[in-house]
Amino acid sequence: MAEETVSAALTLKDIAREAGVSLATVDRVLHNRPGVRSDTVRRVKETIARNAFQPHVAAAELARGRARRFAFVMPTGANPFMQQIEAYLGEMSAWLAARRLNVEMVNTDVFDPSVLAASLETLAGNYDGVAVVALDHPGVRAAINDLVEAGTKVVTLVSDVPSSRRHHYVGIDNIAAGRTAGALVGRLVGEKPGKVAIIAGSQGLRDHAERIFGFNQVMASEFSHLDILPLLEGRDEDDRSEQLISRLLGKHPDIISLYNVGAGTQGVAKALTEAGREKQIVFIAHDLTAMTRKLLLQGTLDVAISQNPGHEARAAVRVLLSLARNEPILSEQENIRIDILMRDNLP
Amino acid sequence: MAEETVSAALTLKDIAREAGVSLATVDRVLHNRPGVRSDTVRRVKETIARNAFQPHVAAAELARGRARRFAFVMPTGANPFMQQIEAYLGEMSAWLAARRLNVEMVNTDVFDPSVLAASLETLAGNYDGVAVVALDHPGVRAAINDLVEAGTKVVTLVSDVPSSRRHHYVGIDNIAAGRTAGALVGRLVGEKPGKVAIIAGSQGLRDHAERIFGFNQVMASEFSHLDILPLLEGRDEDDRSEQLISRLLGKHPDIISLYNVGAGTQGVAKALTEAGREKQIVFIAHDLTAMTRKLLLQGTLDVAISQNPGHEARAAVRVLLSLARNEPILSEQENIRIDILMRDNLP
DNA sequence: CTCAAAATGAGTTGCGTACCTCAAAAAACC
DNA sequence: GGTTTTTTGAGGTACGCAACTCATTTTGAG
Repeated sequence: MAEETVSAALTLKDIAREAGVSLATVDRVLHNRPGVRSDTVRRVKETIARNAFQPHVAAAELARGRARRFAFVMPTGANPFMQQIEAYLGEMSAWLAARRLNVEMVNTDVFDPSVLAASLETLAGNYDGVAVVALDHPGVRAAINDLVEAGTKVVTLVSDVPSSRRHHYVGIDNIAAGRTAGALVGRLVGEKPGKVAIIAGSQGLRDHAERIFGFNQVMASEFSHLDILPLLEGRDEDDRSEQLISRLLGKHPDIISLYNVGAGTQGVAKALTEAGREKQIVFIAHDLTAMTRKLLLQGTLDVAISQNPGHEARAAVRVLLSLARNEPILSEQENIRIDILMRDNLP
Repeated sequence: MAEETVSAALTLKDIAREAGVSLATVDRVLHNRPGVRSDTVRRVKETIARNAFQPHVAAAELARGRARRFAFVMPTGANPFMQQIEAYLGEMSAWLAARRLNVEMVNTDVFDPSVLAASLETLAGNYDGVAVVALDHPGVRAAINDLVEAGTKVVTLVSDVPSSRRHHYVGIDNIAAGRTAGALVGRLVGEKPGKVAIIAGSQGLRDHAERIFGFNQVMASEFSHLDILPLLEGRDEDDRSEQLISRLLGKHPDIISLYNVGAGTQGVAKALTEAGREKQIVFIAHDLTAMTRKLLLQGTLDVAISQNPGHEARAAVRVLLSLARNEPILSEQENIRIDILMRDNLP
């Protein structure tokens, strides 16, 4: 009934004996230390592979001595999504402490490339790994590459710098997120024609631009009977978003759907309800917060498209740890999904 | 800039010194061993709490010596969802090996309560933890309770036995999944009236019954203009499902939506396309497989509601491990979400 | 063949905990 | 008071590996 036999856990000593070398040599090979002839390296590696040997992580961790230090470079200010990520890191504190991992927050103005780059430079040499909410800019790219060069493991978080040499990106594909929003708008309004409003924080933000791109892509190719209104920019602020949407609703009585690309959802919702049109208009926004949750339950918001902040926090830590240990990454586990949240599948 | 100072990793020796006792006594307290006066226990525990001391997991794991053994009791046969869970466990093998964890598959006819109960009984004493796809039946419940009594950690997987003393359930809320399906049907068909067909494997399966319950709940309360046809039972078989749906489509030209609660989605899709009505009918089914993925991309299937099998596999292992180590469980991490998958947010 | 350089062996120490034994001290009992 | 029982201390060993030293062997260059 039970398959797989219990494999007799091999140790480094067994590998050394079988390869006909000493423990010291196996250790040199395992850690890419110099002073071993290439054919000896090959022989040891073959023995390791043949036996599917894995060093015991607990023993390795214990023998290291010093604790690992990770830094999380996050935006200053009151961005709720970022605050949620920080909160989930806080919830992990016992988990981290039991593994002797030190995670430190470094709050910076990530929207100023030179400030962010300078901030990254100061971390060099002091940390085993860095997770950074990165702005895609040449200066930032260079700073990331410098960190990588210095042996620090680097993970971009939420926002990527694909052209850099960062080891991993933890976040969603924002073009796909925009496409998902478009498909939902198209499917939920049905066949009736009408106008669709779209508001973002700024087109200059990479994630917003990508979402808009994906959204327009789907609307053009599949729901061409819908009339997309010119993009509004609400700077992710509630007040400004509310004013813009209020004015727009007054001008166009035939708006049937509304897509908010960034933050400011509370303002948009307020404009909708004050116009008394929250039930007729299909409203789609991003992220799950206490506020969007309430709006979903009320029915004002129809769908929230979100990425799971807890998952991102934990994935970033796990990926940094795996990188530091030279362990393989469980890619399916660390891949962040685009969540479609409606009233009935709220977590 | 950097917050949190690097805490000077305490050890058991530090706790012993501060509490004014020996290492042996701290060890006795930590492992609930007898032979310590109650006020000494209190004093030691207070010292541990005051310093927020956490034993170093790596050291603890190394000192244990023997490896942990977990058993996964899964259904025999070709259920694709279960096969995916097994596949993801296979992908973890390096991760498991590096931690000296032995995970063994035990395939059983989980639908026969006595067979399942007998199977569970044989595991007693041989495993540190058991994950089981459980049928909710008194005999099974008793077998689970016996295991718990014997000190084995027990996690129910995919299907729960809430009345048992299992330590944890890894899976989704199927009533909520059914409600989600209902809401999607209602929202996607729009305002036009029509008939809605629903087919399940069997009403006797707890998860199917729960989904049907949730589905009907939403349809009755929110989309009462839709006419729900009597439930069909396809026994999760493609051929039978295809025949039933073909006949139904012939009889009712005004079906506008179709919900498949269980397996057999391929058969249902075939009936739809052969009737040439795959574009008009909103089709919602469960689980993401190679086949449902194809149907989503084709547009035959509009939404797949799924639970992530990889997540369930990993969550079950992590929960068993945390239980075995007497570590807290990161509940937000182990909570399985109800995924709404459309063409544009396929992982 | 000689000598320097490179490669390897052999060994040690320490990481923090679990688990064990045995002796000593303290407490509880009569 | 003495005796038994309970509690505590002291210490050791082992777990598997990292990281290091130093001696020895092998290799290659001249």
